[in-house]
Amino acid sequence: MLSVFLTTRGILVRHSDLDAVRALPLFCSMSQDNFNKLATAAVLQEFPQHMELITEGTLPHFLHIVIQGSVEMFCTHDGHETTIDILRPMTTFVLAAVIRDDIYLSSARTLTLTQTISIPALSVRDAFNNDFSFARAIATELAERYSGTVRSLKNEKLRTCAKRLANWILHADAVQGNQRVIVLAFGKRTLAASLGMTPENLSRSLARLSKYGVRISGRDIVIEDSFALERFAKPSTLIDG
Amino acid sequence: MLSVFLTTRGILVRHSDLDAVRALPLFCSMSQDNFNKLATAAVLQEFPQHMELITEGTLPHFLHIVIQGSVEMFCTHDGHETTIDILRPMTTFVLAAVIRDDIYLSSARTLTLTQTISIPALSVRDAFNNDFSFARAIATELAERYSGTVRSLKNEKLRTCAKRLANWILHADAVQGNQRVIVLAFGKRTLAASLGMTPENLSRSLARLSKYGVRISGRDIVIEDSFALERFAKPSTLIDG
DNA sequence: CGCGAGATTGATGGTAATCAACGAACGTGG
DNA sequence: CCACGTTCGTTGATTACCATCAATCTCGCG
Repeated sequence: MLSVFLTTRGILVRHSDLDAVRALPLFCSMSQDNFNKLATAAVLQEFPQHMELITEGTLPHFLHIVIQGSVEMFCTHDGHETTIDILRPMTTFVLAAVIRDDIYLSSARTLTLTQTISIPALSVRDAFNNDFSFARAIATELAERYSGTVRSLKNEKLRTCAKRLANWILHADAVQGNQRVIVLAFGKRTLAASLGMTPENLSRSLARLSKYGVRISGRDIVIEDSFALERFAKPSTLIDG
Repeated sequence: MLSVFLTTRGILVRHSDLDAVRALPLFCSMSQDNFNKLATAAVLQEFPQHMELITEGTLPHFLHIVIQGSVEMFCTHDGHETTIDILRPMTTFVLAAVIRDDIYLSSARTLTLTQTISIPALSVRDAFNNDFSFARAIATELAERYSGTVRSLKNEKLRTCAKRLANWILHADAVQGNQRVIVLAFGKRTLAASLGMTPENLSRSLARLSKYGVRISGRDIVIEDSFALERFAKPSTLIDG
């Protein structure tokens, strides 16, 4: 599927995008020479909504960077599906699989119209083996990712649905500037998946949070009493970062 | 607590242990010079059973390697505790925290009498910044760890207690050489924790697995019908590795 | 205006945690 | 070697949490 898009939609990367990629922690410290090698091999791709980009169990041919839109990492097993992460610009994905040169452990699909930059895995591994700064940046990035996954694991194992939701609301509010109004960037269906619950349960959990000053106003979530919500949520830097 | 042991129990590392460490993927490719620097700063420590080695939320001063015994990584939050991983020789731990130079996300305690080698975090980061091969080895190790954590997350979110147990039995049997008899290396209490369930539930889950040819014989778990067990467990290389 | 996807609400069942009690195994000291 | 006590494991009863199924509701869009 990817190769189709490579030939039909793959285009040269815009300079503005390239600058943004260059500024990422993963790429900012490597030599200009080595970055140029990656850049010339990179392609910009645009995907429609709800398109599967990669499939778990297959081998990685590219390192991807989300430039625009959003990408959902998910896994399926025995008739069940679960969301691992939702990625927004500017983040890389499948770096671990590229470095290990081993199969993907999760699939990826677009949630919206999405643009990515894809760098051939061979080029990435080549740079990894020849650019000291890049190797260090990759290690640092993977350490961050590892921490993030451990946090997710703790979030799953130590909190109930309602608490995960409460903490997600607090975190989303902080990211959006403590306006006490959260505007959803995607549907509640997707939010439910990313919080590890069913849409039905998200509805019920939101209803339960009204006891702690959470009101739903159309597409918005309003925090009326952040102290009450925090007392219930019990946010922790050791889980929420 | 650690510093007490450093002064009272910390001793020079034996050459045989050092050779074993040198042979690990993480250390085998670095220069002899840089390895020697780490080795001279390293200390061998012995800890009694059930001793907390590190506490979540504190900063890492050492990279640790389990030489003998076993170490449980666990997390606590809001009155609950969960086990993240159980480490046996020869594995390193808290590498991500050392590289990030940020707080531990989980605590560690010994399950048995345990020996570790501890390398000062400063020395590790120094080598990370000066030894290209070591930087690459760290990236590779972190990629492995990342994958392991994603697998754990999938195991938690996509399987019930009984299925996790069934797959654990199959995996443990494979590790011990397909004898169809698993001898527990630790108590069922700890096994329950590492499978993310209560001891009560482990008992009940084991009982339920008798339908699939799993028998308990004293301290051993016997697989009488591995086909039936596999049909129930549905093992997957995308989760179990 | 009416359709259809997404969201909510209700009813029900399954899974696992919790609480409580009992039984088995082990180590210790007599 | 036995008696005892402590810990660990099992079993039972109950409750909390969440998934599932089904029905209704809402809203955007043709």
